[in-house]
Amino acid sequence: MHKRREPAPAEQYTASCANCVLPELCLRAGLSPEDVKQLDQLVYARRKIRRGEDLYRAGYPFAAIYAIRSGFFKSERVLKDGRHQIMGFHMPGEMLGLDGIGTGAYACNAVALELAEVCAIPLYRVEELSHQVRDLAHRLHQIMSEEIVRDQRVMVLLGGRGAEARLASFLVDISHRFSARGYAPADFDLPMTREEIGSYLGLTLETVSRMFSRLQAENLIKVQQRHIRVLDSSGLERMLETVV
Amino acid sequence: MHKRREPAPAEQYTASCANCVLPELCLRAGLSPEDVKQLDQLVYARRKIRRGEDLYRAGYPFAAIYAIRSGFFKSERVLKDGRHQIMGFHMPGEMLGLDGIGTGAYACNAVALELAEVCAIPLYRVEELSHQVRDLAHRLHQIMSEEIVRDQRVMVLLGGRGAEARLASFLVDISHRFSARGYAPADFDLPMTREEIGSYLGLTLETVSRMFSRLQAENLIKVQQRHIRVLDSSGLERMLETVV
DNA sequence: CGAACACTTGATGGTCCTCAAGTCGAGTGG
DNA sequence: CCACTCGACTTGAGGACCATCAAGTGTTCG
Repeated sequence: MHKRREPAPAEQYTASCANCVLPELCLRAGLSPEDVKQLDQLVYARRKIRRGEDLYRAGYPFAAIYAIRSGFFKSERVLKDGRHQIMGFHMPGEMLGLDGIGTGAYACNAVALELAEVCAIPLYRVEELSHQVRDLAHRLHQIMSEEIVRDQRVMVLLGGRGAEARLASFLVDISHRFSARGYAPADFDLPMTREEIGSYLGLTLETVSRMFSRLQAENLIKVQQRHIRVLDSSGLERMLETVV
Repeated sequence: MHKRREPAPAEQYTASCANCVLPELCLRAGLSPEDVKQLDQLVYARRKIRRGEDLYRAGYPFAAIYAIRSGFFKSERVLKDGRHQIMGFHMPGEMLGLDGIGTGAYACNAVALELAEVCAIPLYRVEELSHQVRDLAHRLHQIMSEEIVRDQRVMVLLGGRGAEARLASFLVDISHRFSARGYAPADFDLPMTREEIGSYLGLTLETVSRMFSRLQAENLIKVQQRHIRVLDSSGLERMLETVV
């Protein structure tokens, strides 16, 4: 049975990857139990971020990658005219900061959408530990590759699809990722505003709102402000069959 | 002085990374000369791909990453309805196949736009050689991170900008990448069709054509079919100041 | 209770897609 | 050498979709 997601989980954590409450995600996935024990060497620090605060900002020198222990993040680019555009929403178990490795400076702001906690992992430690833990290097490559594929999927959405399909795709994506984390996939609260969703999907907040209403009128979802109930998940997924 | 780009270079290559004709790109960039000598161990095979043929297809099991020695590629996703959407264009010195690491299967088709040649590099060899060549792992991480940042830049374009700015951004990007490879940045032939540009930019081929005409009318470029002359590069770049 | 904020809904207009009719250039065969 | 063809490209007309502007509702929290 799925539990409803708690917005700001007050879990007491054990400072160890082996005992991490998260399911098989993060750097740990696919590693042997002995290897997992070594992972604790990686974590330089754990850090709490309050709602609205940032973990890092675009242009800050790259210092570490971060594994999200709890809470949602958004990553947003700052355009030259001062506006922001959201590049992604990030859940517990996912990594932040990969965009900073190439240039040595982060490309995005990473902002907590609710009280959150992260594990800071200096990249050089991962690269060093990779000498001992054979599968670790590969696991990091997988994570980065998945990020590339995820971004490409967004590019497909933004490039070709109408507003309704974009929102449907967004909801299906959120639902799947909740599901993978043991949360209810069909009954959840969105941690972001309509404006943020619109920024992510290349739409205005008004259009997002209208599309929520339309999906509701089609009996695919039930909307009450930020609370979403998915009534017909296969119907939703049918909306994005042309999207892969 | 810049040389004009030859569409299908008939270079004789020395089968060695140390003697590679490409400038500081690919896995080599930033490595010491001794380390570069070791890179040859990585290259499993060199392969020629003719125009229109594919290096790999979406769904093929992940076998290797590829460094482009010569020729242009496009990478395209196949949508469920059979249409294709182009995720990127790729030049000599860039890597292909990074999207296959995460899932173990390539996510795109990689198709040569002209006669091309690649170096096939099994990922496990990179991961093994990383134990001896300290900086190699980091260099791969940089490359993957740069790919993420590049994709994000496209997302910004697709999400927020009008057709004219998208095309201007495309041209500036191509121009910069030519420049980095020693080719003329303001006088070149595009190796792709209007339709392919449109697929990449989220536009129809008609709109791409219209925007070429408009940029020409504004005296920013000169268009003759696929041959482009950049008349006012700073004017072009001014069009995307709101884009970062 | 009022203020601030997030959200919804309506009216209007601009941008880009669609459909359609050309033009241009390269390659082929008579 | 010229006609023919085919694919790539250009240009025009009309319409769909979404952005913009605007007004109003709902919720939260001091």
